[in-house]
Formats: sequence, structure tokens, C-alpha cells
Amino acid sequence: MKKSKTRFAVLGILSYGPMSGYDIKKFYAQSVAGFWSESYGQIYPILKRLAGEGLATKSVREQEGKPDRHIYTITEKGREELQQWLVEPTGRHIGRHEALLKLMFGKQISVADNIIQIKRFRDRQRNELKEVEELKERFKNEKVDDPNIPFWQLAFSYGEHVNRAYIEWAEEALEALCKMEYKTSSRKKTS
Amino acid sequence: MKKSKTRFAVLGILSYGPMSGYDIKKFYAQSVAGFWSESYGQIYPILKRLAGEGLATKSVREQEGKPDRHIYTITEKGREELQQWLVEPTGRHIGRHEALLKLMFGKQISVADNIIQIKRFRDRQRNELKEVEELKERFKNEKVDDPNIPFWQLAFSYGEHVNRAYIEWAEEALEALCKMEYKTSSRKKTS
DNA sequence: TAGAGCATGTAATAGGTTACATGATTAG
DNA sequence: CTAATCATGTAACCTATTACATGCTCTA
Repeated sequence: MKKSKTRFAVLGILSYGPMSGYDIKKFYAQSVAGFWSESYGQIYPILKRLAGEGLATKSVREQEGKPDRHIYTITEKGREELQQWLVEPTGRHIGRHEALLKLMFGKQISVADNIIQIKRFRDRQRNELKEVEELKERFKNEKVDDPNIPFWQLAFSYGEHVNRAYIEWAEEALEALCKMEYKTSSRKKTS
Repeated sequence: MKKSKTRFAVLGILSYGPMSGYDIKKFYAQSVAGFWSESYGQIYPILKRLAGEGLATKSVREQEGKPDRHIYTITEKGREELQQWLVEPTGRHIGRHEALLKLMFGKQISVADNIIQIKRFRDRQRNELKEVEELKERFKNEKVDDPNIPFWQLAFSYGEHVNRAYIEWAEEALEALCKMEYKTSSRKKTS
């Protein structure tokens, strides 16, 4: 049986402080969107279950003009279960990177089309890198007192390393593909 | 509506030549297992559907002492659909890397435990890197005449780049964590 | 004789996304 | 007047893994 990571992605955010489902979604969307995301369709049912299992407690904060906020607070039991998971060895990770899968069948399309695809990939990762760099700065400045900062910084630094590797690889791949194109076109000329 | 990548992961392998479900599974498990994998529970039903849609044809090859092999061959229509997908822009990719998720909640466990986790991560990626390097060599030597080689080489080179980035990041993270441990332990001594 | 490899397949289950429903407020 | 933000939630759907069933051969 496989355990849902999302369960801990939700419980983990609650370890930062009392929060609503809406907040949790926002946290992922506005920070580590590059390597994690959650949808409401998962978050809300999981919060309900966490409360049912005694890993979190629920309270409703009413607001004027805005919908009520359902705030969940992690319990001691919840924190323990989270810690247990954090210490557990992590299973092997398989990226399932669509761009790579496509490349494996690159022979089926022209070299020029392959180049287009990899350029698209490179440009997206360049953007992602810039975003991560900005976020790293923003977190450093905005959340000065938060004790989680060192870990967020490590996470952002991961994003920088990985995106740089993507970009470097793409550049190398583009070079190789250009050489391939040259070979095929020169062969055409001489034939 | 989202389109299944697995469908194309299967169709794509068929572009290499006629193959059985068993072969397809084996191909992924023995080559790019680091960034892609498929299970029989997906492969067999998809093959059946591909044949039903006219993207592949099925033939049965009987064997002595071994079960029959159900060989699927890609059709012109199948190749066209594959090419169409290959040229299509690829959506944003979210890694969902469990090790990173855990790190985000690192404050909940001791620095020493964080170090253990990251060392585990680093060691696994070191292994993975070695495997990729070996595979790259093996493919170069064993499949000399295969016209897909340049693309496989690019895929392996991707694996090398990304794993090196993982390892470098882990090393940096370990350094940072060691400094954190030093700080906390020295504070304990002076208090 | 136990286990691995060969080979196909299905059913149960779990994991996850998308679209929809509701409804007020605020900014452009 | 339109769109976004705030906020919760569900139902339908798709995607993916795991366990199981079958059964022969070869190796340790």
C-alpha cells in the first residue's frame, strides 16, 4: 500500500501554523509551484479526514463580506505523525518528464522540430529559474523572523541548481542537434 | 481534458519496431527507469485500445515452452498521431519530489535527522548517476546501428546533468545544515 | 524445490485533476 | 460590466499502482 504524499503536504503546512484549505493552496501556488502543487479537490477532503483522525482541530472564523474561514490547527498527534514521516527513508523518485519522453522519439520528427521543442524547454526553465531567484529573495526579506527560512532557502537553492542543470543540458542538446542538422543538409547537397 | 502521456509512451516505443507489452515494460525498466516507468496495468489495456483505434496492429507469435508473444506494430495512422504529439508544445512540469517536500518541514525534526535524510538522497543520486553513465556506454556499444542512438544519448546526458545537480545541491545543503548544528550546539554550551 | 524469467491479462484500489455550484466584494 | 479575489466544497472523471491469476522452463 502506498501512502499519499499529499496528506503530508497538507499536514506539513499546518506545522507552520493554523491555516485554511485556501491558505494551503495559496502557499504552494505562490512559493514552490515549480516542484509541488495541490488542488482543492485533494486539500479539502484531506483536511476533513485529518480532523476526523485527530491530527488537526477545526475552528470557524467568521468574516464580514467574505466567506467564513475554516481554520485547521495541527495537534500533538498530528505533529508526531508528521515527524515520523519526515524521518522515514524516502522511496525512489521518477521524474516522468514529458519533454524527455518526447526527445526519446525524436527520430520520428525533423531535427528542426526537435530544436524547436528543446528551445521551448530551455526558455521555460530560464523563466522558472528567474522566478525561483526572485522568490528566494522575497522570502528572505518578507519572512525574516520565520524559523522555517533556512529550509525554504535550501528548497529554493534546489530549484536553482536543477533549473541551471536543465538549461545547461538544453544548450548542449541544441548544439548536438545543430550538428545533426548540418550533417543531414550537407549530405543532401552532395547527393 | 488531459491526454495521457502513457499512451504516447507506449506508442512511441512501438515506433522503434514491433513489440510486445512485455518488451515495452522491459525497455523502460532497463533504460530510462530513472525518469520514466510504466506498469503492466497500464500497458496492456493501452495496447488493446491502440489496436482498436487503428494506431497499431496485433499479431501473435507462438513459442515453444514459453507463452505466446502478442506483437504490436505501429500503423501509418499511429505514427502520424505520435508525430503530432511530438511537435505539440509541452505543458509545465512539476517534479513533486518527495525529498524536497520533506525538507520544507525540516524544522519539525532535528538537524541531525535532516542530515541523515539528505545524505540518503545524495547517495541514491550518486548511484543513479553511475547507472546512467553505465547505460550510456552500454547503449553506445550494443545498439551501434540504431538510428535512435543520438536521442537516447541526449536523454542519458540529461540524466547525468540532473543527477550531478542533485548531488551538488545535496552537498551544499549538508554544509549549511552542519553550520546550523554547530550554532545550536554551541549555543547550548554557552547557555 | 524455491525462485526467477517468460508472458498475458484483470480487478480492486488509490491518487489526482477539472469542472461545477455558491455568493459576496472589490478593482479596472 | 467584467473579472478577479475571497472561500468552501463535491462529483465526475481520468490516471496509475498493486495484487492476483495462470502456467511453463530453467537455474541455484
